[in-house]
Amino acid sequence: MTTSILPYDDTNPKDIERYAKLLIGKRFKEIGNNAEKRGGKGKLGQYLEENYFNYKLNSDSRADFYKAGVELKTSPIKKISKNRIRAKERIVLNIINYMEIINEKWADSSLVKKNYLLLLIFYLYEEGLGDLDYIIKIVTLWHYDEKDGEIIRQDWEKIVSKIKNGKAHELSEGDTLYLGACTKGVDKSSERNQPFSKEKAKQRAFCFKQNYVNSIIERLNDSESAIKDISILKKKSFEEIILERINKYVDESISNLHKELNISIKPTAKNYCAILASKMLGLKKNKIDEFEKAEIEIKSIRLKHNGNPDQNMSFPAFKFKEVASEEWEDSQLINIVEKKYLFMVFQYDKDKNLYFKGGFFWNMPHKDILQVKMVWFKTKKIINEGVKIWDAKGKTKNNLPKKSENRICHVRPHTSNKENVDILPDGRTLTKQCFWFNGSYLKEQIKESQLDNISTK
DNA sequence: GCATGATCATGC
DNA sequence: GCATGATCATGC
Repeated sequence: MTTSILPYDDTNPKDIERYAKLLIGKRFKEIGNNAEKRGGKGKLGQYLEENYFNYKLNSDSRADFYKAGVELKTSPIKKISKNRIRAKERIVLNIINYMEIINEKWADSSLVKKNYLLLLIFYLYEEGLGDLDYIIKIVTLWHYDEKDGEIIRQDWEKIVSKIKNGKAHELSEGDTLYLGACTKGVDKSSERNQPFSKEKAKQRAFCFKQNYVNSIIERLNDSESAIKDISILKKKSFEEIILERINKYVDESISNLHKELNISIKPTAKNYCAILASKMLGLKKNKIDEFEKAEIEIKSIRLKHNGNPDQNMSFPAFKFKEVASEEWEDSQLINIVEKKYLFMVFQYDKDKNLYFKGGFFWNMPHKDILQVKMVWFKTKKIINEGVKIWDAKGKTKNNLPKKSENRICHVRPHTSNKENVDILPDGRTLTKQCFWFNGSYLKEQIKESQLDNISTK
């Protein structure tokens, strides 16, 4: 018996989930402190149990976290395009014991007992990587809803009645809808006796079929379509429809909007703007399906009461070595400037109250992209020739392109603190940097948009 | 009041 | 514990 105290409450499903969610974004090999790192097919769940959850393995009929009734399932997903993922495999539940299952009732069956509440951990499968290099992407507690539960129950009954009819050897995954009986173990030795026939039957396990797993993943995805009725798309463009709905809220204070739209999230949250837009569109979920597909990014611009942007606009930090060696056509920056945006504009009044001033779709004009390319090229040249770095009054100065050098964009630090550095090609380090859109450039773009209610006083 | 270096807050 | 959207702080 181990006496060590677990870093989570193993009697409480929510706390197990909380602890498990800390895994998101990590590779298996970065998890735990066990010197002996081993993976292997089908072993990643075990790996987490030993290295992260610190409980003893069991293959008995109890759930993994039996005190909380939670069963751990670790399963791969794969990318099928930039923003779409799919299940790579079915999720295998418990082995079907042909001899015993015929005496079970659904409600207290071994299937329900062990798999009532699952802790699903999905990792991203990537070809060419070792098992321990995969990154964990989705962690959630999950239980089938009532309707699915009925179909799963019917599937279970179907499988059991086939066994009762002496046809365990004829079981097939195609017999059922969501819950399948998949083969488990490949060789002859895995064949088993069945109660009502002399015929040996392949060992099988209950599983959630791959497409059912897909539907689980889809439902975890919190995006919702903004346009439910296709017919309006025949009269107006997608952008017009969206703006019409959003711009109903122009000139409302954000405190009013919060009340009206029932928003409790803090304006400092990263996804604040996206949630605000979703709510304005009347959606229940937090992401807009069409925006995801079209890779439209929502960004906020806050204006001071004189109409000037409060800040420049930041983008993800770049890696010096990447900029140094990449070509413009496949650079990170070209993806930023060729993307479509929905800019949500806010303005402070003189009493520092924030008002919504409207949204507009935007993508960078071609002539401006050419200018950005020049800034990128200069950045690349400086990095390759060796960035000049010096200290002035405790601040780290450098000679990367400054705001004053270009109308559109510049390079500036972007990280949590200045110790957070990236390696330059010559081996020195410098605070992580990113490309920024100049506030003055954003002001120009707002001027050219349809927004005509911005105070300039 | 802007330019620029630095940092916060939150999510994953 | 870092990435990232957003914001702060200071000197000129």
